[in-house]
Amino acid sequence: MKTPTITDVAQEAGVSVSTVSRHLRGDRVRAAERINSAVARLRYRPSPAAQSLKSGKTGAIALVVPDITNPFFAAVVRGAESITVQGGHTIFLANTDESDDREAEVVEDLITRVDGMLLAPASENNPSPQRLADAGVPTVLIDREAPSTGRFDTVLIDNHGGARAAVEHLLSNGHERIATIAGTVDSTPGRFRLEGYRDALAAHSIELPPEFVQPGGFKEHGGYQSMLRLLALPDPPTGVFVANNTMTIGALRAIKDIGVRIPDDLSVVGFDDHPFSEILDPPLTVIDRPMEEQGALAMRMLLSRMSNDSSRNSRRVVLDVRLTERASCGPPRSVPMGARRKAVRV
Amino acid sequence: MKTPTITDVAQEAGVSVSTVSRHLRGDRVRAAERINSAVARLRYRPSPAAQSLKSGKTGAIALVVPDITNPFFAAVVRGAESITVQGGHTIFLANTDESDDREAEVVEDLITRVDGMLLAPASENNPSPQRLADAGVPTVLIDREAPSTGRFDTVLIDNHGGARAAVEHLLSNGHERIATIAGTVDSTPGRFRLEGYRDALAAHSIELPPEFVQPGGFKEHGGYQSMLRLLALPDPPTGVFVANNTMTIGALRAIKDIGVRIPDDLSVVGFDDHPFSEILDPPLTVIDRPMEEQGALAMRMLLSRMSNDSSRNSRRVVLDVRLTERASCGPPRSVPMGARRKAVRV
DNA sequence: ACAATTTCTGAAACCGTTTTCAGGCCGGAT
DNA sequence: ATCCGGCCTGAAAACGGTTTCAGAAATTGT
Repeated sequence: MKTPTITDVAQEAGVSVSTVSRHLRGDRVRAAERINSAVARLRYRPSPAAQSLKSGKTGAIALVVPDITNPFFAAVVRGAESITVQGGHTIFLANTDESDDREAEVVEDLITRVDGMLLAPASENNPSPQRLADAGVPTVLIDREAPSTGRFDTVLIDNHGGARAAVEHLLSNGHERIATIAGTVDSTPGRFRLEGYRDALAAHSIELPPEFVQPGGFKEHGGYQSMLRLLALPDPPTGVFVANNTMTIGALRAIKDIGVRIPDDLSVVGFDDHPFSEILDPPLTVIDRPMEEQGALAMRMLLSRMSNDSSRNSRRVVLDVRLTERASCGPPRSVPMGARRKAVRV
Repeated sequence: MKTPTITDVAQEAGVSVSTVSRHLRGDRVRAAERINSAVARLRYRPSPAAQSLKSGKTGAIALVVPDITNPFFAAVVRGAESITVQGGHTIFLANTDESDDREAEVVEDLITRVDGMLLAPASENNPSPQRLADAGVPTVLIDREAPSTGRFDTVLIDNHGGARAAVEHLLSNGHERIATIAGTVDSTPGRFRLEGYRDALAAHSIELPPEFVQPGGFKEHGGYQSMLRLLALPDPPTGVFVANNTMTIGALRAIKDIGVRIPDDLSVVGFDDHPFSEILDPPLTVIDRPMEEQGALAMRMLLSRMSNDSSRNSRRVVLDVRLTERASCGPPRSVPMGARRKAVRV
């Protein structure tokens, strides 16, 4: 019942441990056959602990995400995992619940256990990337940037362009009163999506009251509250750009609760697609991005960083997003706000 | 830049390595203060590799799921992770893509790297649990049973009862022509949900043609195809129980594509809730279960199994599910099938 | 057949911890 | 003062591999 060691194999095959070790690592060895059969008979598997003690390599990669429950990060995990399969690395997964403190703990713990790390930092002013750099752990950042930007490999998406495309789409439908439900501003996606929104509006010289950007905190509840506030405005928006998937759920729930109709009363564009988007009524127009690809690419970059000269310049790649148009946007209602509110069915 | 070892700390503190080791593990030691400050100054962290080589424990737990992209498993991961935080274990996550072969590989690899495993087997006739038992790795099975049932700790939900409740609900709305889109029958949920469906019908002495159970394979595409086939039947069902969340998405897409109305033309009950269920039109009635709790409980059971006498009897716990009623079920249309099809709006 | 290579081998050192073991030092009892 | 037991301590031996080293065996060339 005890796990067999290399010594057992050596004995069984009648050679020294060194020979067994060499054979296992690929050297030519005379007793190859005998060793193979001994390995099979004993079901021997080298101890990763011993191997990594000697080699300094752990054979593991950490993947740290803020919320595994968010379909985006689930997809990232899947993408990253799909690459790892061939590479012979195993993945440590950790969840930080969007907390900087928790992330620090987790990173501190993982730092000694892995050869490299894929990290989606909870916020932008977050010390973990620096800590990883100090510890000499190859790292690639996913979807979020680090304070000392440019020093890390990073795989982002075009948040700014996506947000901009979303509001351009609303604009092209004739909307001018366009609001946004924004994410947390100390995260990369939150910051750039908000900027994209602002720049698109500025490009068309549209000025809007400050209540038109509502902080939704990237959470469903925040999306719900924000949408409620938006719809309660004396002169509410005719179009809304919601900056992520979970807030969109909340926002749609609010819309449904109040009885506003999409797109008749209000046009909506979300960020990040989801299988459900298509079966909503009406189907939701969203900014879509290659999620699994983002995870896979990050993993590839990490693997390359780990094997090649690790001092080469850091790469920052930005993946394209695209608008997938469905049916949640239409022309704005011409009726003024107050009237519209009353016209609404319950 | 090199990682400090216990020897460095010992030197820095002017004591022997043994003393440092003892202090770190909690023994009373005279030089406690000096050691602490040396540890802090050097930022020393013990090498997990060395520790596990010596102790035989790895401090890691594997969590193997068929599809991390499925919100249910994402929730399980989250639940399991939340427990682990205090326990000082780290989680290895692996995805098997519902493949027995991939699962075997993954398990084989992880077996040497972990102290225990949480496993949701891809199918019921799958050797991994047995392999884990042979290797003496404490294991708890999640959501799926193993061939040699009774020998493993398992945390299931009441699949049978849930399915039964779903069709009872349909029955109580007056439906008799109730179909199901079933999952893979060689998985525990697939098997029991199908049985629950059958038993509910049998209890009411209702006999239905075999086409009323459609194999959906638990995948979205399967759900789509199955629903298409159901609706193309000369005498189609008036109510459908869809056996999981992803198939439900496909099924609803098919319904939408064809232009059938819910619940007027067809009543639907899904299995597993989702934030989106509430904002569908109409909101979806589903069988709901405590997903995170299932993961958390499994982790607690594993931890206890790992610390307590590991030879105690195995536990098999079944969590309750409940029907959360929304608006996707109503009375059946009295109009016969052919007529109904034509009446449908496009 | 012999020397010069080349290929293969086992012993031993090492990776960073924990743990056993045999003392060393201390206070208290004699 | 001397001896005893109780704490603490450092040296050394593991844990299971890989790698260096030196030498043995096999191969080559003459």
